[in-house]
Amino acid sequence: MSKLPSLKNLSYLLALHQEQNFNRAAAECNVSQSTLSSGIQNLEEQLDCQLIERDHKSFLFTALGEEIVEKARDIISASEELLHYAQGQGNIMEGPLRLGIIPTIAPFVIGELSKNLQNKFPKLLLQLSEDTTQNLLHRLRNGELDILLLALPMDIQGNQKWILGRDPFKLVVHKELAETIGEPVDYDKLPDRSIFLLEKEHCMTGHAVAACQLTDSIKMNPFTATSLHSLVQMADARLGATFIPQMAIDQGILENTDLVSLKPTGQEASRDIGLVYRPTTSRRQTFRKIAEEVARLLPVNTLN
Amino acid sequence: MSKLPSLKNLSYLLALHQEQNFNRAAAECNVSQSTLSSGIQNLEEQLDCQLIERDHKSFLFTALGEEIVEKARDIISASEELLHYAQGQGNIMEGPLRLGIIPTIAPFVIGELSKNLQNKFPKLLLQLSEDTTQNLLHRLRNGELDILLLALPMDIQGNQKWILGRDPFKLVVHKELAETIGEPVDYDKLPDRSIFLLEKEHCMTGHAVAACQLTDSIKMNPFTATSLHSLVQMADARLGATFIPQMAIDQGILENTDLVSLKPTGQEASRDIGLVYRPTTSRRQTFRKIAEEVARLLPVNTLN
DNA sequence: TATGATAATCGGAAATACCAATTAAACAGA
DNA sequence: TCTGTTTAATTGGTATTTCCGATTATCATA
Repeated sequence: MSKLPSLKNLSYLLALHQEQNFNRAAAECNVSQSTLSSGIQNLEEQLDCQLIERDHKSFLFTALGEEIVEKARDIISASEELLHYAQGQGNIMEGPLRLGIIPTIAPFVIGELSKNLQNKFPKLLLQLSEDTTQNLLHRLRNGELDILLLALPMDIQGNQKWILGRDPFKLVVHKELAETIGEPVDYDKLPDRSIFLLEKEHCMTGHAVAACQLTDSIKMNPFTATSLHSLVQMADARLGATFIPQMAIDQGILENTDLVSLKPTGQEASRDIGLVYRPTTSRRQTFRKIAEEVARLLPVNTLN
Repeated sequence: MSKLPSLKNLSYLLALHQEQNFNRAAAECNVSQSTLSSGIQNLEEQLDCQLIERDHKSFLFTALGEEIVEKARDIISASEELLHYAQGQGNIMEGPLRLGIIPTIAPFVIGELSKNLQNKFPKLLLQLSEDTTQNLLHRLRNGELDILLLALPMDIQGNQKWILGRDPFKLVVHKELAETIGEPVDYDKLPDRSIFLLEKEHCMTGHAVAACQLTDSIKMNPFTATSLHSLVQMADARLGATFIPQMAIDQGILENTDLVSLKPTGQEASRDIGLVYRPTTSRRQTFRKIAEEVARLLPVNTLN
C-alpha cells in the first residue's frame, strides 16, 4: 500500500486551486513559495498523477487535478470538523456553522432563528450569508458554506436535502381591487400585465408561476423587482397584483399597507422549504437539529 | 486555527481501536510501540482532549475517543479513496471494491455479477464477502466493507440505500402435493408444521413470513435449515413445503428435483433487494454503477 | 534589451518521526 | 513473597522530513 497523501499537502493544493498562483497560495498557507511548490510536486509523486499542467510561466489544473481538489476539500473539511468536535469535547452544537439563505426566505426567518439557536445552543456560532440559489450552491460546493436554506423543487446537483415544510403563496392586491376578484382567484378579472414578479435570478418567480398555474400568462408584467418589499410597494401603489409567500405575510410585510391577500388558483399553491447539504458531510446530526429549528418557524411544518 | 491532526496519527488511533493493544497496533502499522504510543499522545494534545483512559497496565477508549475513531475512519477511507482514484487516473471503476452479500442472495447473483463486472470494468477488483445482515452492517460500519447487498426492509442504522428491485417468494412443494393445494396457495390445505424455514439469523425467514402472511401460523415447522439448498432437499424428500425466492429458482435451484413452485398468498409476496453504503462515502458514482449491474440481474428491476 | 513576475531548484538548518533500550507498573504463578 | 511476563510510557540518539532563503530559468512586456 502506498503512503497516504498528507493533509498539509492537500491543503496546499486547495489553496493553489483557490488562488491560481503559487505565491499567493503560499502566503495563504503561511509557508514559503518553495515549500508550497515542492508540496505540490510531492503530492503529484505520491498520487502518481499529474495534477497541474505547467507552462513555464503559468499553470492549469488538469481535469483529474480538479477532481482531486473536490475530494481533498471533503477530506480537509472532515478533518477540521473532527478537530472542532474534539476540541468542543464532543458537543455537536458548538463552533462555526455557515448557513446560506436565499433572499426570499432570509428576512422572514433569520430573526427568530438566530434568537432560538442562541438560546438553545449558546456555543454555536451562526454565520449567515444571503445569496441566490445558484451562488449558494456554488459556495456550498467549494466548502465556503456548510448548509443552505432553499426553496424547492430545485436542481440541487449532487447534494442532499431535507424538506422542512411548505410556504403557501398568496396573491396580494390593493383592498379596493380585492372585491372584484374573489377567492379562489380568477386571473381573468385582473388587467393584462398587472402581475408583478421578482427578476428571474430569484427562484421564487418560477415557483410562484408554476404553483399558481400562471405559465406564459399575458397577465404578467415584464417589469421585475429585486425584493419582495418592492413588490409590496408596487402593489400598494395600485400598479397591480403580486405573489407574496405566507412567511413574509406572517412577519408583517403587509402591515401599514392597504393590501389584502387572496388564495391563488392551484390547490397546492406553495413552495417547499428545504435544507441542503453536501452528501459527504460528517455533520448530519448538527444539521438535523438546525432543520428542526427552522421547520418550527415555517407556515406548514412537514419535517418527519 | 490549530493544526489539523495528521492522517498518520489518525491511522494509529484506528489500529489501536481495532487491536485494543499498543504492541499489536504498532505491528499493524509497521512502526514501533513507542512511535505509536507517542503518536496517540500527540493526537490527544493536538485535539486537546482525552481519547483513552489509561490505567497503568491497560486502557479504555473514552466515549469521545470512540466518536473520534468513527470520524477518523471516514477521513482515512476518503483519503485512501482519493489515492486510489488518482493512481487509477480518475477511473472510478478501478481498484478494490469490497462487497458484502447475505447468504440468501449471494449464490444466485455472484456468478453472473462478477462475470459482467469483469467484462465491463476489467480493472475493478471485486472482493466478495458472505455473511449475515447484522455482521455485514457491523463490518460496513468499521470500514471493513464498502457496500452491502441486502434484503429489505431492514434497519440499516445510519446508512443509506438504493432499492434495486424485488424478488418474489414462491411456495415450493413436491409435485404430488401441488395439485391438492392450488393457486394462490391455501395454507389450510397443508398439514400442520409442514412449512420449513431457515434459522432466524437469516433475514429471509422474517421477510417470507411477513410477505406471505404466515405470522404465527401453526403450519410452520420448528426445525430450521441453514441454507436454501437444504430447504430444497427437505421439500424434495416430501418432508413438507418451503419458501424459495424467485432468483434462486431462476438460477435452477429446483433442477433435478420433483418440486414445483406455487404463487403464495399475499399480493406482494416478495422481498426488496437493496444496496447499502455509508452516508459518508465518496464513492457514490462507483456504487451506482454496481447498483445498475445488480439490478439487471433481479427478477423485478425497480432501480429508477 | 532591461524589467518584473512567475515557478522550479538547491543547500542547509530546523523540526519531527522513529527506533531500541529502558523503566514502571500490574499481574500471574511458584 | 519472589519472579517472570506483559503492559504502556519514557528516554536519548539517529534518520528523515520539512521548510526557508537564495538562486535560477522562463516568459511577457515595457
